[in-house]
Amino acid sequence: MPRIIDGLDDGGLWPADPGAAATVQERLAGRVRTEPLDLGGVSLVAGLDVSYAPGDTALVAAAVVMDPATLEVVDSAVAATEPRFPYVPGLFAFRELPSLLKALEGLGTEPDAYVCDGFGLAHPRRFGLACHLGVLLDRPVLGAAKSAFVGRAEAPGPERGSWTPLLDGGEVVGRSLRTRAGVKPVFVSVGHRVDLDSACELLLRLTPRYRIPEPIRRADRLSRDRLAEASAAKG
DNA sequence: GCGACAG
DNA sequence: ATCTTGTCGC
Repeated sequence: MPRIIDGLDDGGLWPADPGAAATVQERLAGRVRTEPLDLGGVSLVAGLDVSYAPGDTALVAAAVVMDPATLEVVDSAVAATEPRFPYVPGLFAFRELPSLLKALEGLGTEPDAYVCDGFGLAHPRRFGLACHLGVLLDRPVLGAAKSAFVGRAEAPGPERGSWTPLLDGGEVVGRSLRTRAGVKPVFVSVGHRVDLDSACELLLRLTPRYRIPEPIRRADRLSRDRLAEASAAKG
């Protein structure tokens, strides 16, 4: 259901080489908007993730749509493809976005916001996966990463909900957020049409029990299961 | 030059 | 990301 907005064509997702990919990011970075998101208007949230087969021989991208109030799954879709871009730190979107967009095409619903497994503005060119997806769809997107990439953050307080700024070159590019007491924090950053306060508030709503936000956990499980089924079918 | 480096 | 057993703890 969601689609790339008019004027962006293929979203610059098929660069000839890493140098061209970085140029695409620099060109599109100016389109990112940071603004408050009215959580009252968010009734459908999509979580995205990708699983890979050993040797990069196959991948499955998954999108799981949930009601943030009940955390009930209302829709989901997958896309089984092959990697067409290597994993290069800083160019993550060129590896995952084509397949994720294909999965989104299979949804029967229109999510109000998206949660990516990775970074947004906390990126060398301030244009991580969450920004790229947000700009292509022109929808609210936030990034939630499990480990650091750029910048540094002090350890947040031990209780759920406490956070510290993620700083890169004196610039606030995200937050280190404790989603659960006693576990390692998650790194939150703005992708598009959301600000850090809204992003953290939404993320905490989506993370009632485990460290990882529920939509991403579900997408991770779905993509992993589908990948296993596919490889089992082949032998 | 060397190490670090989202998934 | 993926390869991998048992094990400590709620």
